Amino acid sequence: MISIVVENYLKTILKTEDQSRKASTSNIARDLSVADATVTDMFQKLQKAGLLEYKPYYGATLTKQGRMIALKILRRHRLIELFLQKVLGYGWAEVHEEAEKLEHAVSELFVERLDQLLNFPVKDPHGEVIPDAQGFRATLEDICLAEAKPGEYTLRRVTSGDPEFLSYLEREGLVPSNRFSLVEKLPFQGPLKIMLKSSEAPRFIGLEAARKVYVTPTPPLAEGRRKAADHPPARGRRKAVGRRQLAEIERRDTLLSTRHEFARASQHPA
Amino acid sequence: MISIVVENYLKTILKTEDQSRKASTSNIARDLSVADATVTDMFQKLQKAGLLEYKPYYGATLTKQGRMIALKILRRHRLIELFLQKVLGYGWAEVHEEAEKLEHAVSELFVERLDQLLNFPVKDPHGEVIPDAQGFRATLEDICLAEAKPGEYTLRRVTSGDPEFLSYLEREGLVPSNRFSLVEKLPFQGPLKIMLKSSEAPRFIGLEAARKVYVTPTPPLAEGRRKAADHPPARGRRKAVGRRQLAEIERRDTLLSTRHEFARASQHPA
DNA sequence: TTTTTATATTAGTCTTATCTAAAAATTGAT
DNA sequence: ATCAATTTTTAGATAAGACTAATATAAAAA
Repeated sequence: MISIVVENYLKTILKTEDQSRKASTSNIARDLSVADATVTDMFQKLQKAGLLEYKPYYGATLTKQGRMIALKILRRHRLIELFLQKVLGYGWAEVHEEAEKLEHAVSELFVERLDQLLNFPVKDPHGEVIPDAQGFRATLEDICLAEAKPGEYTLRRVTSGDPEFLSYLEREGLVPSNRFSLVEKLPFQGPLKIMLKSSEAPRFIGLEAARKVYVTPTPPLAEGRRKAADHPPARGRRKAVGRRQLAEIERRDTLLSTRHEFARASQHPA
Repeated sequence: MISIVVENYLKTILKTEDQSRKASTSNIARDLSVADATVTDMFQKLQKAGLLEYKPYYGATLTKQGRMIALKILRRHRLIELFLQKVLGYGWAEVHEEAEKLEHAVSELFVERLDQLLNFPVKDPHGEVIPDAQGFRATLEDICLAEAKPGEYTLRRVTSGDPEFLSYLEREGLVPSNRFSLVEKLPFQGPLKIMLKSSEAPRFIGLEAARKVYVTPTPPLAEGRRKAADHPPARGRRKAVGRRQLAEIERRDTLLSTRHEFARASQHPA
């Protein structure tokens, strides 16, 4: 049986690989808030168990088996987060912590029932993709706000579970699906000046915060469609689109900004 | 922090007290499937922690503090069971196992949100009372089927989480709220002959099974109301009651068969 | 190439929860 | 009151995870 502790190691290694950081003992130790020696020990055990390959100074790589387990935890985590928000009315900032515990306690059946209840969702409340039951993940094509040029954007994803930070973003109106324009990036690692679609006052976001925020240009310049810039929407002229319609557009945009791809697990012979 | 293991000890002791069995090391060891020596050890630790009083050969008694914790777990367990059944569509027999794990993983907030979502329910899918957030419990006035005299009964509660057993009962139509008549008890510890309201064929239920089933006479002879036997319902004469109405009657009956009372915790100075 | 620095490992403890086997204590029966 | 049966406790181990302190190794810099 795989313990909660092992599940957390695997999950953390997967996340580290996703960020193309090295899954070294020291990195993982920092992420899990344990001593380096503890990770060395665990890496040796996990290698013996066939869940990862480990080369000192190079880092750990999940095996097919280890990756599958990690993806399952990730799926659980994200479905649970969405459930907490949609069904139990949790706030954006509250879902992560609770999911951290629940992800180790729920059965396969539970997860699949959640999936059904939530109507097979694609993303969690932070905009992260939910792996499917086979471990496949859609690939996001969003870009990091810290690297974006001035222009119009839709917020897609926030890579943090920290309640403080998330509450802050929420107060600033920076939640997934919200639109804003990036007016300019102030020099010398300065903050970003942004303008929400819904408000007049400009806001300033620190570079560190911007590193955790991912966006797509608005409207998305999807292949095979003419650039929307050539046909600016006749705003205020005809009747504004209804809520339902807006939701549908939003959904379509979201889907268009992703591309389905096999999870690495299936290409990675153990 | 209280570990999952400790939570399980406290819960098991509470259940044992409820059944007025002695919470001896050996009894608890059997219930938890651990060695006697393990329980001795744990009892000593829990006593030191102020969660129970323990006298060898006499048994353990929960302190106010220990009881409060146990009642919280019980509340979680039962709310989770109901949630699994009502919201995630789990079967009667499946809810217990999943709840056993989840009860140790959910936060206070989660539990209170469930309570709200389920509209502050009184009983779980097995007919067991759900303690309120303060640990108060309604007291059931049902009787054990194994001790019942021939007559008309409504099934109220089943004291088992065993999926096999519950599936069996379900197949026999013995689920909470169902009505049946106990025709006779066969001699020499023989089975009980019962007749479901909804079917012609008699069924035979072993005495062991009957010990886990609790019932109230149908219709309930609540104080301050005339016995319903004096006024047999004019069945088939006027229009049958609708579903909604039936549900309401059922609900009222259920409530009438209970009486609110302080949980022992509040009378028990540590 | 040698030194410095960063990273990783080993060795020895600790805690929690468990076990088995043997010893001790209590209850109940004769 | 004494013995047998039951119940409980002690003692000594084990396994999982984690720690600290000391050591070793690889990478980077001089």
